[in-house]
Amino acid sequence: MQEKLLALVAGVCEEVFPGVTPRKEVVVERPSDMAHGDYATNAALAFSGNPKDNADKILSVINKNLPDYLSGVSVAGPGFINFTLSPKYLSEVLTSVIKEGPKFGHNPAFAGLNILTEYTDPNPFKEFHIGHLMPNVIGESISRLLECAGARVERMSYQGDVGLHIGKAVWGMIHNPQTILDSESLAKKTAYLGQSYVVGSKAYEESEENKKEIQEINEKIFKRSDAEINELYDRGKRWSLEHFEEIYKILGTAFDHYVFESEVAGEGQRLVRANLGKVFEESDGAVVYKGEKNGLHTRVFLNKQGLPTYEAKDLALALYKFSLREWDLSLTITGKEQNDYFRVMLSALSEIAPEVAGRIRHMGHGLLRFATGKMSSREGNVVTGESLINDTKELVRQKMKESEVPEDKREEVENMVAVAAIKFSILKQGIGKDIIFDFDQSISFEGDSGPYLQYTAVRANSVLGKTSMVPDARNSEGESQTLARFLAHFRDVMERSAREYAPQLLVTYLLELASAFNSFYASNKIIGSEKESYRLALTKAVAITMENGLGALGIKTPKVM
RNA sequence: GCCCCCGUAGCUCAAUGGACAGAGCAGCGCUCUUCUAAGGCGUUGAUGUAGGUUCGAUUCCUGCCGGGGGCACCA
Repeated sequence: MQEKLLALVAGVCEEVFPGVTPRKEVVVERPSDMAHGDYATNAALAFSGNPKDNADKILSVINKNLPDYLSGVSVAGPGFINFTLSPKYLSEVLTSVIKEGPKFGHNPAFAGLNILTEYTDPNPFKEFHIGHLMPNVIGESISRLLECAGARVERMSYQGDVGLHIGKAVWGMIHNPQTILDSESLAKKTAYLGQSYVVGSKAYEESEENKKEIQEINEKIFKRSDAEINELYDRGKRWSLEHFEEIYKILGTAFDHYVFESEVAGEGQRLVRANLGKVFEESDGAVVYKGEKNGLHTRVFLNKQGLPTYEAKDLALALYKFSLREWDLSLTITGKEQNDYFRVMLSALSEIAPEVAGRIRHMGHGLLRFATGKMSSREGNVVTGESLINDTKELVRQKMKESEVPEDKREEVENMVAVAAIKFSILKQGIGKDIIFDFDQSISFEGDSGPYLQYTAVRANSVLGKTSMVPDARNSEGESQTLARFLAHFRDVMERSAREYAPQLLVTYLLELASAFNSFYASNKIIGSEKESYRLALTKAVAITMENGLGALGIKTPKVM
C-alpha cells in the first residue's frame, strides 16, 4: 500500500510541479497518530513555496480521480496530506487476512536472501545464567522476523569449550568429586559443574600452586593427553550441552549449527601467521593488529605463547561460516561490551577477506544488570536462566488456579506464559539498551506484557469457538473502522521491524492492536449481534494477526489460559 | 588520557527530522444480569543543560553536567 500511494503521489507531483526537484525526498509513511489518517505524505512540505498552497494543488488533482481504496484525502498540521483507507478496501484486507492465515504479515524485505544468525554463545561448564537469555531471545526474534521477510535463515551457536574457565571447573571436579549417575537429573549435574567452577576459581586465586595445577590441566585438555582428564572434560561438556538444549527447547530455539572454539582455534592461528607482516605485526612478543590506522585500537591476535586469542578464533569462525554457504548476510549478536572489539576484528578481517567482512554485521545488545549487587559465576551467586523460568512459572501457576485449563495441559501453558513474560520484558525495548532487572517489575502479567498479548488472542479465539456462524468481512456499514485499520498496517510493521532489526516496533504495534481489540470487546457484543458475521471477521483477523506477531517475537499462543 | 553508547512522567520503557511526545506500573475514581476482569473506562504527570542547523529537533551538530562500556596477550 505504501508503494502504491507513493507512486500515486509521485505522479501527481509531476503534474503539479512539472520538472521541479523537491527540496527533500517525498515519502509516504504512517502518521504517528492514527486519527490523522492511515498514511501521510510530506509532498507539500518537500516542494518550495507555501505548503498550504502546494497541498491544495495536490489535493485537487488527487480528488479529481480518487482511487477506490481511499475514502478521503485531507490537509492538516503544517501541510501534511493524509490518506484514509476506504471501508471497501479495509473489508478486502480483512478477507485476505483470514485467507492468508499464518502467512499474513509475510513481506518481501529480504526475499530470497540466505542469512546466518549467530546468537547464543554460552560456555560449557558454566551456568546458563539470565544474561544468556538476552541474546537468545533477541536473536530468535530477529531470525523469525527475517524469515517472515522472505529470508532463508540458519541459526548458529558458538561456544567456548576451551579456556581457563574449563581448567578451573575440571580442577574443581577432581578436588570435589561426586558420583553422579547418568540417569540423574541434568539440574543436579549442572549444579555440580557450577560448584566445581566456583571451587576451581577460588583455588586459582588462593595459591600459586593451584594456579599452576589448573594451567597444567588446561594444557592437558588442549592436547587431550590425559585419559582421566579427558573423561571428566567430555562428561562435563556433554552435561552442559544437554542442559543448554533443554533450555533452548523451553525457549523455542533450534540451532542448525554448533561451532566450538576448539574447532576454529588451529585455523585462526594459521590465518594470523599467514598474514604476519601484511596485516598483523609482532609487538612485545605477541602478534597484534594495529587498529589505529582506522581510528580503532590495537588488539592481540596471538599471545606470547603463540596461542590464538578470541580475536584470531573469530577470524577463523567468520571464514568457516562462509565455507558453509555464500551468505548474503551474517549477523552476530553479542553483548554490546564487544562492540569495539568487533570493529577491530572486522577491520582485520576486511584486510584478509574483504568480501566476507563486508557481509558480516555485528549487533550489540544491552546488558542485563541487577539493581542490587552484581552477578558473578565465579562467586556462584548467579541467577540461572532455568531458575528464572521456574520462578516465573510458579507465579503463572498461582494465577492459573481459577482458570479453565485442563490438568494435563497446565504444564505446557505455564511454560508458554512464563516464557512470554520473560521474552516480552526483553523485546519491548531497543536492543542496545540495558535492562535493570528486578523480578517484580520486569516479569509482569498485567498491563503491557507478554501474557496480555497472549490473553487477547486466547480471548478472541474463545469467542470464535462459541459460534458456528461464518466470519464475513463485507458487511461493515456503521461499524468502527479502527480495528480494521490497525490490521491493515500489520504487514508494514513486520517489514519495518525486519529491515531495522527492531522487534520493539512490533511489540508496540501488538500492544496497540490488543488495546484496540479489548476496547472493542468491552463495548460490543459479538455473538448474537446484528453485525455478528462482520465482528467475527474482525475477531478472527485479530486472533490471526496476534498469533503471527507473537510468533515473530518467538512467543507461542496457547489455546486457553 | 583516547574511543563508543545512553540521559524522555515518581518507576520501567516507546516514538521513521514533522502535526496536541505514546504506553504500562505506582496513585486516585469507576466497571463483571456480554462472549476469559491476565480485561475495559476516566484522571494526575516527562524530552538533563546551554547553544547551533532547519519552515519544523526527543531525533542532526557542538559545549557542559550525569551514567554505562571499551582500550595488549580473558571471552
